[in-house]
Amino acid sequence: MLKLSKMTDYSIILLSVLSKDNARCFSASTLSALTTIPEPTTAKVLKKLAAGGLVNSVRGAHGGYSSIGSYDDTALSQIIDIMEGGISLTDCAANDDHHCSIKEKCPMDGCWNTVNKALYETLDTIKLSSLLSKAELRETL
Amino acid sequence: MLKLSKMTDYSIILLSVLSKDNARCFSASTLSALTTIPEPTTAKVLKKLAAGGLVNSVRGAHGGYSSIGSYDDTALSQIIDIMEGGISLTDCAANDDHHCSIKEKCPMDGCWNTVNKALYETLDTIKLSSLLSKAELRETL
DNA sequence: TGAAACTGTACTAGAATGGTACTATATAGA
DNA sequence: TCTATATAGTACCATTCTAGTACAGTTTCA
Repeated sequence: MLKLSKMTDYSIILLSVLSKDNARCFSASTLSALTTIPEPTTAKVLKKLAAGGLVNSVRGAHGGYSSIGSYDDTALSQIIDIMEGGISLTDCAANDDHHCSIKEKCPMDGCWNTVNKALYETLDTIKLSSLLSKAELRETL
Repeated sequence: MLKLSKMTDYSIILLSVLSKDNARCFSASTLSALTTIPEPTTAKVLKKLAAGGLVNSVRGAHGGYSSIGSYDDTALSQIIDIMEGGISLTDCAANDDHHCSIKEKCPMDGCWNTVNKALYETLDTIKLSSLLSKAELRETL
């Protein structure tokens, strides 16, 4: 089953909460309570998002995480890059120096990159803001 | 890392060998030798492909697996369906009766299906035959 | 200076994947 | 009809990956 990790799923949910109250600074424990995602896991996801530049982090007392403002330019592919380290349908496509046991006989050598690229292009067109607005629309129903 | 299972990778390689000699019937052990994919694994992949209708199988002495002819209409999405049971970026999107622990609070409920669909459409446009022809082109270089 | 909150590293339990083994069944040919 | 060959199906194990946890360190504010 081609699927994302739960961490990526969580990250979208957290970004959704943050973007709803743009100015506010949320602590990891507050976000955990709001989303019911386990607290240590919440912290872990937020750390990655902060490292990737998708949220602001403020240390110290009264610190926390806050939205970076607008997510109009943030594509789903970017989030996947940050949370999972990218898309790579096969090990071959992941890294050139990877030594595949059947490399000599493999007819696909290199061809997976084409498919990879197509998937990236699709995920590039899906912006985080459009997902979030759909989510909000659903809530007002 | 968003990636396919090795089984799916293997299946493309095996289909590539089969399609190169359309009429011939290969035993699983022959295909294993040709591709250097471990024999039990080769057999496992071929069984799935046969169940999915992507290869013909003949039991008994002088039996084996053979190409179904043309793969012009076989999309990558179809192979992923057969080998991995489909694409589903999150558990929520996988099955409606799945009980998510944060369902009540989840802002994305249902929205992943949109993304799923977009990926399917991309993978629908990539035909197996086009991948195979690229592979052959590469070999003649 | 102490409390609050993020940062970083390391560890554990459980699930999934890849690979293996064995038995049952079907077919061709002698 | 018997035997060799080959797929079909099921069950199993080892390794790897993921999610979740724990804890020590650092930063900031009051």
